[in-house]
Amino acid sequence: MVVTRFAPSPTGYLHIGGLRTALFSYLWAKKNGGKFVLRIEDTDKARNSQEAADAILKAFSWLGLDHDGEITYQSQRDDIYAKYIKQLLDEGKAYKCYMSKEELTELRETQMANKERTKYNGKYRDFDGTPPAGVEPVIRIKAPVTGEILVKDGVKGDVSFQAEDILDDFVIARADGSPTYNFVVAIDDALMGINEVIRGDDHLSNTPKQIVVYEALGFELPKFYHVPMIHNSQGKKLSKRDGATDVMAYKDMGYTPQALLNFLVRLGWSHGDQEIFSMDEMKNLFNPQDINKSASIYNTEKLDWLSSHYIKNTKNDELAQLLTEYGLVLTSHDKREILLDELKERAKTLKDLADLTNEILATPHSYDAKASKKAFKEGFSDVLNTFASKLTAADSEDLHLPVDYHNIMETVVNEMEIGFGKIGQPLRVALLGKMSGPGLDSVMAIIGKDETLLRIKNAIAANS
RNA sequence: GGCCCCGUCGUCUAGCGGUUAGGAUCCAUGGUUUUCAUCCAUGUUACAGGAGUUCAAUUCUCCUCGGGGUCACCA
Repeated sequence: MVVTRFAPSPTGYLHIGGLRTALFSYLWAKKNGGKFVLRIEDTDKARNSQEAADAILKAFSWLGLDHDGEITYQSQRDDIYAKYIKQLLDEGKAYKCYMSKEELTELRETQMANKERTKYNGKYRDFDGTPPAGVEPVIRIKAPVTGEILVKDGVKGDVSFQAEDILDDFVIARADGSPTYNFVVAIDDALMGINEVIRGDDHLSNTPKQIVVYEALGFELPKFYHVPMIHNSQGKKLSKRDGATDVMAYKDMGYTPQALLNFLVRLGWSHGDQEIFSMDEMKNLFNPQDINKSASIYNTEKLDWLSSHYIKNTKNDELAQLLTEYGLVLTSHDKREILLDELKERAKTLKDLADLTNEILATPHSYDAKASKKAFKEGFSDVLNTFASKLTAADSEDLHLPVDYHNIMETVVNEMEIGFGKIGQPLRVALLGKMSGPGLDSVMAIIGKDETLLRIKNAIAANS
């Protein structure tokens, strides 16, 4: 069974890049009928917080990416890590190192001065003398000194490292006894049964160290997939400083999970020419083998397109439901259908849709200067008055649909022998305060006879 | 700097030795629309460079250049 994981450290909100690797892991597990588990890497007490962990979980819940089983918290596994540290010590695969921080710094400085690679010199690797007093030792693992470490990566192919280039006896437990990252990751992944690790390729160079741990402990290696980074417009790794990288900010901006997920799944992954993927399609078609090797630049143009696509293709009932999150409660059924049919074609986001709706519903209290100059020309009030009187005369029972209002407009046009623009322009500005906007017949059907009459009256009064 | 990864339109990408190098987005133009948006149509734009291998390289190899990542008692 395929078991994948997402393992964030709770130092802040869920990041767009993290979400993408999480999505990939989730999809790959689902595609294989496997499990997608969550592990919170909260060992850095100074930087971690419960709020951050909650924020991450909240984002997952908004997106509908549900994890399997209980969430693992690294902070609760100290005894497990201690056990393996002891095991390695007992087996002679790790040792206590009494080098002080000062001595280590000094070592590094001379190495740098000599233009050598900075690495631990193995001073205590085979030490059996009397340890220096007053130094709490760290635990170092005995890493291979020579030879090849091969990472068989599902995205990058075989990546070969030479031990002498990159390895030294790295620290697995600090002086205070706490274990370090590369050590616990390997243990957790192994113990949690993770057999397919999908993560950012910034971890590729950590992988040899983790392999050292796997091998020292006799664990079976998982399959690795290192996903290329998402870059900002400057071509650098996308970071929190780049703005709008908080996943929940996309909810506030009015994007749906569907649009965001569809957008992210296509960043670094593709399936032929297909652009639109339902969640089911993603689950059926995703394969980490098809992930690109190169980094991609974060650019939300396509997200906007996807978002408007999904809004246009979402049923009104569902849209109305979604809209309540943006403070818009649409009750009257027939008006709601007309309104949503009319406006969903022109909204990029749910927030747009809410704004557009509020705009139509509000009586204009001013008129765009350019628009009124163009629309409220000589004789405009005659046209509007004629329209208003016919509207007044009409039975409210006969005024429900856009076409009902359209017919009256047409009557006016025919009787007065004018072009459609002669009534359309002033009416538009009277109703909406500006030159652009949705179809007038729809607007009138939505706001109703009385409000239409009121807006016409206001416009004439203000512009005569 | 060492090590590692990457390099097709502005952007997301297809391509897996022979293609007029395809799609999407963006942009522009035209059509539809009383307006705007939608929608439809059309168009501009790409294989980083250089050597090889081959009858044939975007595709395979090497070099150069460019970009990125990583080098902790952070994760």
